Amino acid sequence: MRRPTLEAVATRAGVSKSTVSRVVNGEPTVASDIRDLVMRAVNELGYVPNPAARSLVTRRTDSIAVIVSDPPAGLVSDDPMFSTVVRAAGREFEAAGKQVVLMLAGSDDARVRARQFVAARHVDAVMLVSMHGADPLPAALATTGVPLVSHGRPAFWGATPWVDNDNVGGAAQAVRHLLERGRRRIATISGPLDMSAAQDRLGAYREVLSETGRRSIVAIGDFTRISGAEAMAQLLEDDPALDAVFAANDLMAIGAMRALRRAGRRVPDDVAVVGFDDIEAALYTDPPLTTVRSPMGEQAAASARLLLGLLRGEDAAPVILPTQLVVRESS
Amino acid sequence: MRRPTLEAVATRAGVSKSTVSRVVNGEPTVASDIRDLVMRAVNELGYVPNPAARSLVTRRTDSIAVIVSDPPAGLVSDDPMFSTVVRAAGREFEAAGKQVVLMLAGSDDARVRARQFVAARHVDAVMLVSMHGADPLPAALATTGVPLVSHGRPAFWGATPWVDNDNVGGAAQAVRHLLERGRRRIATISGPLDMSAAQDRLGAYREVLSETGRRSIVAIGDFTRISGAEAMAQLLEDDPALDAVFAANDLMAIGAMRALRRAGRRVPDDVAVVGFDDIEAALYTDPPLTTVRSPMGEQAAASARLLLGLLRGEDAAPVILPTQLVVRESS
DNA sequence: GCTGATTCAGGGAGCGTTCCCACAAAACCG
DNA sequence: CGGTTTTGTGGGAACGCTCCCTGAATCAGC
Repeated sequence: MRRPTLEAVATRAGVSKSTVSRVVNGEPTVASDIRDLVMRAVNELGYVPNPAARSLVTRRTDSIAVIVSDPPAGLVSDDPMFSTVVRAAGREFEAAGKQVVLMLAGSDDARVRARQFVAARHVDAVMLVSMHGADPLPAALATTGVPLVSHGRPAFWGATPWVDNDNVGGAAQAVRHLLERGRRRIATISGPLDMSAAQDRLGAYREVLSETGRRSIVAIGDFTRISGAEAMAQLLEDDPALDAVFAANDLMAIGAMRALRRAGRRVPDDVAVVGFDDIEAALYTDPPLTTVRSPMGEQAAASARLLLGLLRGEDAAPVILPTQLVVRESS
Repeated sequence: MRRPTLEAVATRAGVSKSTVSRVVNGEPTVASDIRDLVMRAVNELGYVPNPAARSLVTRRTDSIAVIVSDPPAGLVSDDPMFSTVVRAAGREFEAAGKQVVLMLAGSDDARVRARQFVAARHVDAVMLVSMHGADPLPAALATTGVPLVSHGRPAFWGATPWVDNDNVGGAAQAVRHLLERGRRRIATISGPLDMSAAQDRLGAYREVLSETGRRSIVAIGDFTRISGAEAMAQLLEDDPALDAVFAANDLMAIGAMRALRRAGRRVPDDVAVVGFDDIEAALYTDPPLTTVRSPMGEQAAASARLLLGLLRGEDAAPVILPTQLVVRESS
């Protein structure tokens, strides 16, 4: 009960393997009557090419690894991101006829396996998502010689191209907006400082404040909702008179709003809140969250396209996508 | 600059290909000194087996397709689910040494490609996620003879095993809870009726109400937040005196709470709200949402394990996981 | 010491493709 | 109309691995 092979189709159609191969691969150098003959045989037998055999000789697999640094457990900080990014990239790859192999590089063990997997040329290319600064994976993958792009600028990128959104510009916009609204004691909740997005957003916050001679008030979170609430509580303790907070992502902003309410502060009357990312949930908070829209889906799609270009032999330079302030009622 | 092959390792170690193959595959019938010799050669050359060549002869690929019915665009209803489910299943598969190939079966085109892909035996097995009732994919995949499980009970499942949570029991619990709280006019916001989860939840709602001689008040949503708000507005128009609503998932419940607030109703004073799923966001609504916890991650992990069992030749029966009412402040 | 069983390494066929090369037939050209 | 190019088809050698089979060496038993 073996599946039909090229040979079987050839016999059935009364032609050679070579001809069938040409037809199946859509080569134009086949007479149209023979092509029809072959196509009929293909359909009658239900022939489907064996990808293993094909990739053995072509050295292509037509599949691409999407490696997501997945925290061991519990930590679901980038949930909205995971879905948006994986879907957007997946759509782009599928449209190009590439299969998506998803790898969750959570544990060290998984990281080793991922590297092995890529080294074995099980995939033609790799898209890296949300690596922390200390992550050795980008460097390890670079040595395999497999085309590689990063969704988000990695801490050390060498020759790896990446696509990121304008974290610096977006954060600066957010802080300036708070200043324009007349806020004077503006705190920030930063993301983990081993991630470049967190660094950039914090840096821009500091930059804008120091330009205007104001003092930074900083707490560090880890991009989760809970950490946002904890950081907010800390900030209130550090400076009870603060009148605004810029959270480095929306999840932390949502946590912060919750902590503010619990502390009896009104948003935005007592404390204005601005987030970053514009995830769907930002629309549904009370009050709706002012935030910086980072086009995560587009960023992922752009990363995917960059990688596909690389595979076609084009060369790739880093891309920075613009962000945009979305003013709602929390500020 | 070709990567080293078995042959190269064999030459280097001064043994035959067969022996190297045995060592690489961990067969015990190799003298330990020879094994060491081979291992040294493997490490020196950086040898990694070619998976295409291997799978050509073994007829295994050690990879598993996770096919998610991805709506063409915009519709991101199952966002929290996507992340949780894909991650949980992914972890399970990776722990078993299987690769995860993610396919988004959004368009018809993508569905055809998915079927082709599976028919080509590019994967050893398939896990299906969140298919709508009318979806022809489960049936199409069943004909390929590839082991298959469904995360969630499909509309027509034939011999396909599945894992689901106890939608009927959970919904009944939710409605009884509202009755116990003294609510008398209990409406529901159902999910799309081509999904079995929506059917079950609606059915249980009707069942419990009719047992107690009460009338059903139904609006249909599509499991998105927006549709929940719209359905709620509709319900308020239909029956302004309603005092409770059971939404078939949390996203719609969140939308409903928003619509209620906009209509000037207090939750839970005027209208009690209960959701379903217990996504993370349910904790952060105002007031926090009473809901039915459905263990989505566990369900996905169970589906994955069921599939892995199938691959080991065990047989698989459908599994139903218990749900649990989580009472918070919205009811 | 001889036979028969056991252990372990090597040889080589085959997995299902692609793609280079050879070659026949048709088309073109002066 | 002979020679040269073009067009279309077939033959068959890889690709890198697994696994069956053969056979040499070691061991056990009497």
